[in-house]
Amino acid sequence: MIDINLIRENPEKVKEGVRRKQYDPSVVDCVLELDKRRLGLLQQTEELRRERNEISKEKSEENIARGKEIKAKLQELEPQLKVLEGEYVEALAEVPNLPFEDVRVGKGEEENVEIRKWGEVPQFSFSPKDHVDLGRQLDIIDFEAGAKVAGSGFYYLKNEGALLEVALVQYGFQFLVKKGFTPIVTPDLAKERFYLGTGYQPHGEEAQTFTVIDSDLGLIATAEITLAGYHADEVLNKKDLPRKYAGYSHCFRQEAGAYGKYSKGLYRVHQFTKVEMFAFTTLYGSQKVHEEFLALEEEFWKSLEIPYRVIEMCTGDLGAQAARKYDLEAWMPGRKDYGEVTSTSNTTDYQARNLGVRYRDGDETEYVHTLNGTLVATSRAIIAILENYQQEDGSVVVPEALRQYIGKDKIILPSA
RNA sequence: GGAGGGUUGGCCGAGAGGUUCAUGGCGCAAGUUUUGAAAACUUGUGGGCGCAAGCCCUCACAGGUUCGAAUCCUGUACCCUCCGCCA
Repeated sequence: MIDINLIRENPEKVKEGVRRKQYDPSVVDCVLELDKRRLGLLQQTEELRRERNEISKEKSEENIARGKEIKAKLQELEPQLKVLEGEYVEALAEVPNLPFEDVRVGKGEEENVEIRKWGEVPQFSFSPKDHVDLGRQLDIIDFEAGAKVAGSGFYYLKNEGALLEVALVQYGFQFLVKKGFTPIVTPDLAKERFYLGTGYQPHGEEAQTFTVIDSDLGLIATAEITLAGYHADEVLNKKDLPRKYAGYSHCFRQEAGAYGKYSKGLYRVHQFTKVEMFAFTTLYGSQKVHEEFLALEEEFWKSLEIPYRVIEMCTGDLGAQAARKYDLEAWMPGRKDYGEVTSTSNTTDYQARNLGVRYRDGDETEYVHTLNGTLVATSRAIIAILENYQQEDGSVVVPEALRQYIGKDKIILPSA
C-alpha cells in the first residue's frame, strides 16, 4: 500500500500519479474522507482510554463507577472504529503505487517503449518449425500426456527436454551466485497474506492463482511472493542492504480465458519453473539495483545467444505495484515475433508496507524497497532455445553455455 | 495421528490482577575521551500522532472476564520435545 502521509500532504500529486496509471483517481478522495472520519473516532476513543488508564492507577468507589461508564462507552465506539478502520484499509489498498516521474505516460501495452534490440534474428534457409512440433519430433515435450494426467495447460518434459529445464536452473543459479546473490529454494505454496501483500489476487474474478481447499494456502504464481515474504515483519540492518536472493520455485497460474496462437504450447501454461531475482534495498538504492537486474537479465540472455529486445512499460501497463518495469522479449521464430521472457519491477516501498519489511537507519526505521526480476522461466526459455537453435534436419543445437549441464552439443531426432 | 512444553522489543531474557513507566543483558547508534581505533563512561534504541509537553497502542493472533490484563478464561496459528507412521 501507499503511504497515507503522502496522500494527506499531497493529494493532488497522488491523484495525478493514479491517473497516469489509468486508475480512477476518486479512490484518493475516498481514502481521505475515511481517514478523516477514522481519526475523529480514534481521537474520541483514545481520550476515553487515557482516562481509563488514569483512574485505574487508584482504586476508589468513584473511579470504579466512572470506569464502568467508560467501559460501556468504549464498547459502543470500538466496534464502529473497527468497521471504519476496515473500510479505510480497503480503500487505501486500492490506491496503486505511483509511477516514477520519468516513466512514459500511456494508456496500455501499445504505448510501451522499445529501448533497444540485441542480436540478429535468425534467417533460416528452410521453413522453421515451432517448439510444439520440434518438441514432439525430438520426443522431449509431451503435451498429450500432460493433458491426460493434469489437464490442458500441463506438459511433461522428457529426455533432453527434462535435462534442458534442469540445466537452465543450474546455469541460472551459478550465474547469480557469481554475482553475489544468495541462492534459495522457496515453498511453492504461500498463505493468502503473502500473495495479497505482493499484489496477487487469490480469489474472485481476476484470480490467476490456484488455491487449496479448506486452507489459507495458494500455489504461488511466482517466487516473488515467497521471497518478499521471507523478511516479512522484520527490521533489517541498513548495513546488510541490499540483500539479493536468487529464488527457485515452481509457478502456478490459472491463465483463465487465455487461448489462441499466442498461448500455444509452452508459452502459456499452468505450471513452470523459474529462477527469480529479488532484492531488499534502502530507500535510495532501489533504482540502481533495478538497472542492475535489467543488466543481469540481458547478460544472461546474451550468454544464451538469443536475440531479444528490451521494453519499458508505459504508466498504463505498470500494474498496481510497480513504479517502473522492464520486460525482455526474446525472438521466437515459431511466432515470427518477440515473446516476453523476463520482467523486472521496482515496487519501491509498496509491497514492503504491506508486509512490514523495514530497515533501521540510526534511530529511524524506514520501509525497504523491494525489486523483482525474472532471470529465467524455463518454459519460455525452452521455446526460445528450440526455435532459434533448430537445424534443417530437425535437430537442435544446445547453446554453448548450457552444454556442460546437459552433457551434449546437440539434440537429435530419436530415429536418427 | 497421539502426548506434553512453549511464543515478551533487532537478539537473549525477567515479569504469576493495580508500586511497571515492560527489570536486566547483548547488539546497534550518537556523544565524551583518543593522533586514530579499541576499551571505558554517558545517552538513546517497539509502533502511531505531535514543534514540543504529552497522549494512545504494543508482550504470537482473535475473542472474553474485570473498574483495571503481558499476567485469568476460550479459540486459532506457529515453534519445540517425545511416540507412531513415512520419502
